[in-house]
Amino acid sequence: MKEVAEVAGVSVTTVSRYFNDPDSVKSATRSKVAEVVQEMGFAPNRIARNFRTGSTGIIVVVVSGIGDPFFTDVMEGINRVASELSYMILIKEADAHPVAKDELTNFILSKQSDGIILLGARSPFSDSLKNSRVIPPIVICCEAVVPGLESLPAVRIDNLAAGKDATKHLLQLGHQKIACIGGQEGSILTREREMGFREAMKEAGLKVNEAWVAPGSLSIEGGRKATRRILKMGGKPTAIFCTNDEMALGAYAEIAAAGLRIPDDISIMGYDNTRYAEVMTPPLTTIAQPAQEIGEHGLYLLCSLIQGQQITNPLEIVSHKLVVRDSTAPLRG
Amino acid sequence: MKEVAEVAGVSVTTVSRYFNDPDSVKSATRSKVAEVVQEMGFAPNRIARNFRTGSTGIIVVVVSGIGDPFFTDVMEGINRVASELSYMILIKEADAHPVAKDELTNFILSKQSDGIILLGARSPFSDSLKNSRVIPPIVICCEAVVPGLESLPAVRIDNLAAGKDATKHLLQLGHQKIACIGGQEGSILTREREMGFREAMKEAGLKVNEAWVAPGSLSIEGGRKATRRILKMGGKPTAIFCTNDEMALGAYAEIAAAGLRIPDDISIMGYDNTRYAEVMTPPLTTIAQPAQEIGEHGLYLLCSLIQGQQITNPLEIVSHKLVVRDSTAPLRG
DNA sequence: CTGTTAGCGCATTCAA
DNA sequence: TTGAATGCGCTAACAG
Repeated sequence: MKEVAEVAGVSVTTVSRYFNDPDSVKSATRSKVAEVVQEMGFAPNRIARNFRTGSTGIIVVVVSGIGDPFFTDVMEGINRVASELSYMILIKEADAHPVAKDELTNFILSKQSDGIILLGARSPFSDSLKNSRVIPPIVICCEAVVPGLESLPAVRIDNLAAGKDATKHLLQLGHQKIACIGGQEGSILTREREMGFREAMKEAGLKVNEAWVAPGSLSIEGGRKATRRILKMGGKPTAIFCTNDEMALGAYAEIAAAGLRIPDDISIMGYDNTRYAEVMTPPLTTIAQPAQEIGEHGLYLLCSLIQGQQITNPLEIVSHKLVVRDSTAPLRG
Repeated sequence: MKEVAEVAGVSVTTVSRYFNDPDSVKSATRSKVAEVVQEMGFAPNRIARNFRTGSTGIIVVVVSGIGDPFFTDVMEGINRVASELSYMILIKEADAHPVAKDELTNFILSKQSDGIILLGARSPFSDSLKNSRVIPPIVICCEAVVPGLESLPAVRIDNLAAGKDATKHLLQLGHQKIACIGGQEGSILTREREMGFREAMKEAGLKVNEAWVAPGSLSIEGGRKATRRILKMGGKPTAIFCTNDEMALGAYAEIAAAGLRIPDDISIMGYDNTRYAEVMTPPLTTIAQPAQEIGEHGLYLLCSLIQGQQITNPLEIVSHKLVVRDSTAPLRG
C-alpha cells in the first residue's frame, strides 16, 4: 500500500480511503490511484484490515456433514441473504475429526469470523467457549446443543409435532406395526422426531416395538443397515418412518434387495423433502422443512446479534408440511 | 494478552511463547499462565497472529455447488489430509452470485487463506488476479479454467478416455442410438466427457444425433428436462449417457414418468459413482472417479505450492473405472 | 480533500 | 529462561 502510494504520489491514507470510501477522494486522485492499483494488481491486505477493524465480514456455517442434501437447501437461503448483506459465507464441516473442536473454538474465539451458524451440528465447541467472557454471535439452525449455551437463538420447525404428523399419516393409512429409524445414538437432530413418533403411537393406543426403533446415523448406509436388521426380525413392520430422507434411500435399496415392494409390501415415510425425494422410485412421502427459509431467517438473526441487538425471541419456529407421494399406501387388508 | 500477562505476573512475550512454543517456558511459569488462560477463557487473537506471521493455516475449497454428492467424497479426502497437516478447511460455494468473483479474488489476493483448491469451479476469479505480481497457491481438482492461468497444477482423471469407456460399454451392449446429456452450455466439467462420447461413436462408425446431445446443467432438474425433451422426439434412443450421476437421477424419474423401464426399454449410464448410484432403482452403471484420492492428492499438491516448492508435474492423472450395475443391458433384439 | 501521527495484538529480534 | 523494544499493514483520529 505504501508502494502504491508512492507510485501514485499520494499518502497511504489516501490509498486507504480509496478502498474504503472512494467518494471522499477527489476524482482525479481517485483515478490515478485506481490506475496504479490496476497496474500493480494490488489488493489491500484484508488481514491487516480485519486486524485493525476487528471484524472480517466472514460468517462460518458449521455443518455436521455437507453430504446431506437438506443442508444444501438451507445453504441456498443463507447464500441469498449473505449476498444481500455483503457477507462472505464459508462452510466448515464439523465432526469430521475430534481435534476440530479446539480448532473451531479457537477460530471463533479469536474472531476470525464475525459469527457462526450451527447447522445440525453437535456441540462442535470445546469447553473454553463457556469460560470466555464474550460469547460470540452464534445462531442455531435446526438442532444443535452446545453444553452450557443452551439458550442460543435458534430457528427450526417443531420437530415434535412434525414427527407426530408423520406417524399419524401412517396410522391413518391403517398401519400399526411401524418401525422408526433415527440418527446415531443420542442424536440431537432426530431426538424430537422420534419423540413425536412415540407420542403419536401412544395416542393411538399402540405400543412401540423397541426392536424396531433403530439408529441409522442419518446416512444412506446407516439407513440400509437399520432396515436390514429390522427386516430380518420376525413379524415385519408394515411401515417405516425414516427420520431423514437419506436413510429412506438406504431403506429403499434394502427393501428392493429383500424382494419387497414399496408401498405394496411396506410403506416408507421420510423427513426433509430433499431434492431426491421427488425422483426416488417410487417418489417419497416425507415431511417438508422450509429449508431456505430456515437459512434466511437464521442469517438475519445472526446479523442482528452481530450488530449487538438484543434478541427478543430466541426461538423461531417455522412451519413444516406433510408431502404425500407414492411411498405410503393404505395397509393391505 | 497483556491482561493475561499482568494477572499471571509475567510479560506478554512469555504468554506469547506459552502458546507458540510451550517448551521454552519453565513448567512453573507455564502452569501459572495456563491457569490464568483457563480462567479468563482467553484465546490469542489469531487475526493479529496471522497478520504478524503472514499465514492463516486456512485453505479454502471453492466448489461450484456443494449439492453435488461427488464433491462430498472429494471433501472427505481433503479433510483427511488437512487434519494430518493441521490445516483448517473452509468451503466456499462459487457461482452462486456473480458478485462473488470479486469477493473471492479479493479474498485470496489479500491472503486470508494460505491457498485455494478449485473443485469443478468455473473461473471464480476476476481479472485482477492475472495482474497480481504473485499468483497465490491454487490447485485444480477435476476441472476448472481460470483464464490467463491455464497452467495451474491439477489432479483429475482422464475425462476423454472415461467418456469413451462409458460410451464403448453401451456400444458393446449393441446400442447405437445413444443420447448424451452434458452440463450447461460450455461446461468445462463435462466438455471432455462429451468429446469422449463423440470419439467413441466415431470410432464405431456411428453418427451422433445432435438433437440427442443436450445440456443438463449437472443437476437432477437439468437431467429431467433434457431427458423429457429427448423422449419427446421421434425415434427414441435406446441408451442415454448422463455425464454425471445427478442427471442420471433426473433421467430415471422422467423415464418412469413416461412409463418406460430401465434397462428394459432404455439403458442409462452415469458418471461419478456417487453414493446414490448404488441405491438407485435399478442400481446405476457409471464411471467411478477416485474422489477421495483426488482430494488427497490435490491438497498435498497445494501444500507443496504453499511451501514454495516447484511443481514438476503440474497435471496428475488418476485412474477411473467402469462400474457395471443394472441400469444398462444388451439392446433388445 | 489530504497528510501526519498513533496504535490495533502479536511474534520476533536482542539483551539480560 | 525471561523481558523490553520494534514493526507487521492498515485505519482512525486529528490537523492542515
